[in-house]
Amino acid sequence: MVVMNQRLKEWAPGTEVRASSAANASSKGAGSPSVAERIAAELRDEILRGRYQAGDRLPSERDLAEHFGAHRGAIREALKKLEQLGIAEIKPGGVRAAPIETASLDIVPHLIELDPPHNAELFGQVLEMFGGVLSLAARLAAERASDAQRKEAISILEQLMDEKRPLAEEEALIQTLTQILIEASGNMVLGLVRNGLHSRYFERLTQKGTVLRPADAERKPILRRLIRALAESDGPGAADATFDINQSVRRNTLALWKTQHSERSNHVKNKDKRS
Amino acid sequence: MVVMNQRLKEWAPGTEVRASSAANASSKGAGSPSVAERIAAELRDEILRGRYQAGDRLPSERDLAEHFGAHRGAIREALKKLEQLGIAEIKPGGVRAAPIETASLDIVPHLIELDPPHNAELFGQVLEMFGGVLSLAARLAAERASDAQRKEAISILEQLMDEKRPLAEEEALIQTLTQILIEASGNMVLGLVRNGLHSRYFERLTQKGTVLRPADAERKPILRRLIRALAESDGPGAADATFDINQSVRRNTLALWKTQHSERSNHVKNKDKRS
DNA sequence: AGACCAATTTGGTCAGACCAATTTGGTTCA
DNA sequence: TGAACCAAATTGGTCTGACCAAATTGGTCT
Repeated sequence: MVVMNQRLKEWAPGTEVRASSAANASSKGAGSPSVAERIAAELRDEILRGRYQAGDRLPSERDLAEHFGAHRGAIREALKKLEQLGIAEIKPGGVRAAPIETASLDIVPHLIELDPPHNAELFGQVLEMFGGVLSLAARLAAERASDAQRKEAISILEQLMDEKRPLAEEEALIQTLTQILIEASGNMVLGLVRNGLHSRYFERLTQKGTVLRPADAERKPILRRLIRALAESDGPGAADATFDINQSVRRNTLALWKTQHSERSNHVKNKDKRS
Repeated sequence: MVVMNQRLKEWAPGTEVRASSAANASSKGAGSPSVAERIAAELRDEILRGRYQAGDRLPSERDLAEHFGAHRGAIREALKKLEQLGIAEIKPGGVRAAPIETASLDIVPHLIELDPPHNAELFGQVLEMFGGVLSLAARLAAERASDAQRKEAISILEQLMDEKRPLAEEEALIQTLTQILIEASGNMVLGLVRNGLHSRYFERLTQKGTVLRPADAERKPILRRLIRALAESDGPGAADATFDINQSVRRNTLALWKTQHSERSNHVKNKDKRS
């Protein structure tokens, strides 16, 4: 039947693979994204944008190939990527969109970059989760860290108490600190989760001025709490302190983020998405 | 040069794709795993087993194709999967193994199934992380849950205080509870992380008798703490209570797990599994 | 209606080939 | 001796075209 062609015609968000697109190249640093990657990015955004509800059938690989002007093999790789992202279920009989609930953590940055109105909230959720991870790391680290690790962590914390420092440098210090805490926690899974949250996209986002730092006012006392907890192997104390720190960081960062993104949200100059 | 062939010859863990293997089919429920999936599983295990250290070059796609007796396309899909898992970096010039630190959370179950001696510890780490996630969820839920959610969560907790109940049913209750807490937390990322930790592999593992439950002795008082915290919107209290619960669960589960896996670690039979 | 069967569609895989970027190894030059 | 350099071999990325098995679909028979 031609019902599928019908659908194809009514489809057409971007015919023939374009070289535009702002963010893709999944995990690779630079280099021009391959055809498959661009197609994957486009389809991913389509799904995340809600074009295909959970359970909906995507066009067949052959139709997609024709639509994008690419070989089925490339389409196949793209779909494979979507499947890994957990937003598409591909099996004999057809490819279907999957519910967001079953998706991978990796979709979050894409989601954020997609829908400015919801940006702030989702970003805040990531920071919240991040805080939870760090809090747990701090708790475990306080209980299990070696003397050397404890010493190093405290040293960094003391450096951080100095407010006059280049942001980039501060960012690096925090980075190191979290790494030490996670290492000291002796929990590899913790590190993996942290990696999942701290994707390359977020590096780009945060290092663009939106540094993760607590408000200057509450800075010293709150950091001192962590230092004490670490020094005294006070797990719950370290967890509490870290949680509070991250709460402060989150509020601070979110405020910054919002001001940064409220300016340029006047005209959404996308092709035409009046969904 | 033939140096590559040399390496290929010295390689040979399993020539020609076999149909054995105990655990694969990544995210799909059942169905015979495809060729690409089997190859991916084999290569994945090779990497996780340490055959290829971080930075090491894997054989070229062509060599792999010849080795596995499969088409390069299939190899390609397999490698793509490894890349998504974060254990291989594939780029023009060659495929290389990636450090475990940059891997995805999805490798954890595979790692556990791979190396019995280290099973317990890693499994414990997962439970620990899981506890952290739930603790955060409980905290946020206590602060943000709607009346209905609060009520439902408490209801389930009260049911859980009854010790005489089929394990499967109890498992289901816990499942529901965590879902409610996460929903009530209003943090989608939290749910995604939880999904990442609670893979299908773990379902299989836990539902085989290794149920996640606290020791009977500490059961009631600890659960009561959570109920109170939830009722009073006491975030930190809920976090603490949940953390303690999970600590108990972890100890309990880990003990069970160890006894279960110490028995059958005499002969590791691959081919036939008489469940 | 409902069970049932056959044609079509769809994903899975294979075969063979070309291109561009990277590696690699030898060569030239300082 | 070593650093810069260039060309050939290697490798991933993609394409054309095709076949198979499983799933879907649609019509038929009861």
